[in-house]
Amino acid sequence: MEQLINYLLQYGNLNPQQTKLISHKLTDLELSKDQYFSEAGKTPQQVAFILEGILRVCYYNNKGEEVTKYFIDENQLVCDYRHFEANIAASEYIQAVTDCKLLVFSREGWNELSNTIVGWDDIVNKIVQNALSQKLERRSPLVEQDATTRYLNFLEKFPQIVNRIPLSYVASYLGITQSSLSRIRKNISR
Amino acid sequence: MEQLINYLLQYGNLNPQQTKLISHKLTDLELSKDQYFSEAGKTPQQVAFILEGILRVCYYNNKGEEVTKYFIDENQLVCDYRHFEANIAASEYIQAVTDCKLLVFSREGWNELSNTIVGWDDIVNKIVQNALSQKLERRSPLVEQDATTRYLNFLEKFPQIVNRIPLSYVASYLGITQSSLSRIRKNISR
DNA sequence: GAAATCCTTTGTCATATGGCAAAAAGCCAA
DNA sequence: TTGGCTTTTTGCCATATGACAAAGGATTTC
Repeated sequence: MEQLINYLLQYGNLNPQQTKLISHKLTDLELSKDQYFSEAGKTPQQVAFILEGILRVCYYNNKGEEVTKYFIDENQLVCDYRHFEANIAASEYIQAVTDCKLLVFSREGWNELSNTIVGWDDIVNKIVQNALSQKLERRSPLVEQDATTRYLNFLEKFPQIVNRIPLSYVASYLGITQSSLSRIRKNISR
Repeated sequence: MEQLINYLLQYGNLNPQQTKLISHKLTDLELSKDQYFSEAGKTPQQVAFILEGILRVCYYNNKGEEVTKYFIDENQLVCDYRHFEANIAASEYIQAVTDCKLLVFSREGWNELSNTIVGWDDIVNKIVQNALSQKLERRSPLVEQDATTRYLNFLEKFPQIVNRIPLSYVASYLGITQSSLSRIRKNISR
């Protein structure tokens, strides 16, 4: 709970009354590995904060391959916010990569906060824009780098993740095959 | 002028008085090919709307190669908004790829709109979030596709651009070398 | 603890792309 | 038109990555 409040306070001020209000809208949610937080074809109904665990956003490309678009780890909000806000069906999956402990807002609770807390929307906008910028900054360099560099950068950015998730997820995130990634790891360790 | 107003109206309502106010904050700006709209190391001071022409966002990677991150064409706002808003030096260049006609807001004018027009910030937030999402959707698939597919998709998305800009820009956008792109074009045309 | 399942590594070969350099084509200015 | 500049194409070769298949390892399940 405090983790979440601290996170929000990075983006704007909230007085104790407001933080209390926020915490009343929260419920706990545990996801076990491989469970979906939200699914393509369904309208997202929740916004979550990750207390523990790793999730990933993924989809199926037109060759039917599963592609990991990004990973989201502890102390971040997770939501397909564009589709949540528009109240329309998502096109991607959000899946637990490890067992997860989340705090979730329902759509109603979330809307009430928007209507009650002055400045809430500002905070949310900042968070959304920040998250999008960050994703862009992470994805963009992938295009121009060779596979080894991508993997090394991935290691730098997610040192705590790499040993907790299947190699295939990382490979599809990096845009290479699993066997290539395996060979790359072999070369690096040498 | 009307182009810009129509663009804004997609994101929220504005009454005639408000649109008049907006238009008073605008000045014309012409950029000739290769001129910079904003530069890395300098704090962005303007937000522009593209009436005519194409710009690109680019930077130099750690190998010193110039990388085109994306293209922006007619009827869109252009600004390194993150750095504009934070009022800090940018890390990327925004450059005219063709001669351009722009409408620009100064920082002061832009802020006044924010202080005068109720709902202006909402419109801006939507635009920013939309733009970021779109960029993400364009960049993301690049990672998992082969070079030919990337080029074909690029052609689909920017059919009007490809003949107006140097091949090398497109190549760096697609994350391939110029000679590879040249060969790919040869194969396709056959 | 054995069987089944999943994940990772490895082998072999084909192919796409990069690096470098030169030639060709296109463009502009005097 | 000529000469100089930029852009694009092409050639040659090295190399990284992909495709496919099989073998090892690891982990889960009963």
